[in-house]
Amino acid sequence: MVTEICSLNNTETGIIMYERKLPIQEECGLDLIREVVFGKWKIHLLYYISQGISRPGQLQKNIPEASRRVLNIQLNQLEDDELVAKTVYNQQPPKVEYYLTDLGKSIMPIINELGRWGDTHSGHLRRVIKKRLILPEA
Amino acid sequence: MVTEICSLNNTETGIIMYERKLPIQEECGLDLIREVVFGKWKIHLLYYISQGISRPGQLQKNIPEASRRVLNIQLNQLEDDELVAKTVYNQQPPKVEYYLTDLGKSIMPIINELGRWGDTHSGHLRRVIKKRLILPEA
DNA sequence: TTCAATACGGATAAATTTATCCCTGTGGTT
DNA sequence: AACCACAGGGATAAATTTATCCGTATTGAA
Repeated sequence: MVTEICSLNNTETGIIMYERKLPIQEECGLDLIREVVFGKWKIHLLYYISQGISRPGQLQKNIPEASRRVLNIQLNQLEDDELVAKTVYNQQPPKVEYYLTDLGKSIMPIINELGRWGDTHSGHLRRVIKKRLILPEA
Repeated sequence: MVTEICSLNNTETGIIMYERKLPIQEECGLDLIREVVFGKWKIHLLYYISQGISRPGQLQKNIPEASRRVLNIQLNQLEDDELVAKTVYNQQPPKVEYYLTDLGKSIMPIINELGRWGDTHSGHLRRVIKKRLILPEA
């Protein structure tokens, strides 16, 4: 639910605004959680980080369908939202390690349940997803 | 994760294909659940339906930020994925009632937890979401 | 010297998702 | 007759999200 900040709008106050057209919904808990975890790879990233896979390169190996660039963007968003944080080792070659914040840890039980639910119902879910691709005529 | 079927591609076999460019990920439970519940209003719809708010008009009153059209689309997707089903009363004016399928019911405990998590951390979440809009210069 | 490994991100294109506009139909009410 | 309520969806525009391409930088190894 977050795009990269690519267009900025400098105002006279020295404040830079993100140019978003539609308001972000933040009425209820469901709105809020959507904002921070409904990204294509976010729950995967949180899961792998919770499993101790902490370095960007390792994360990418575990999510080969996504490019490094995209993972970086989503990692930055998770960091902005304070679900994860990272340690940057000041060395060459660079070394970075992500870890869950307390807030990030607190959501893992639910993400794990989501994953289990998906696994439990994988037969059904794959079937309905297949139907999206090939439909009976009309 | 699903668009409306607006462009169809009729093949010689009489099969109609949805023209999707990128493959749908369905490796693990997290992929699968994302496909069926990561829509802007889906968890809200499931929640309200689980609360007995079953008619389209009532759902729209409870989610005024979304248009009826958009809710219809997402309801259709939830129906396609068999998380909800509906009863169409054959009368005038029309009356329709949605209800959760067994599969839909089985996911509600997790969605309720998501909502509670969002409520519990609403202060934090609103704060980080605000930061997306106004940033310190540079 | 050239290449691999490490990590990061600008610019832009592509794809998908969401929103808007407007129309269909029936029966009851004003 | 004109309008309301009900529910639904086609066509298309807009917005957002995701992907691709390519560039930065440093150290060590072949």
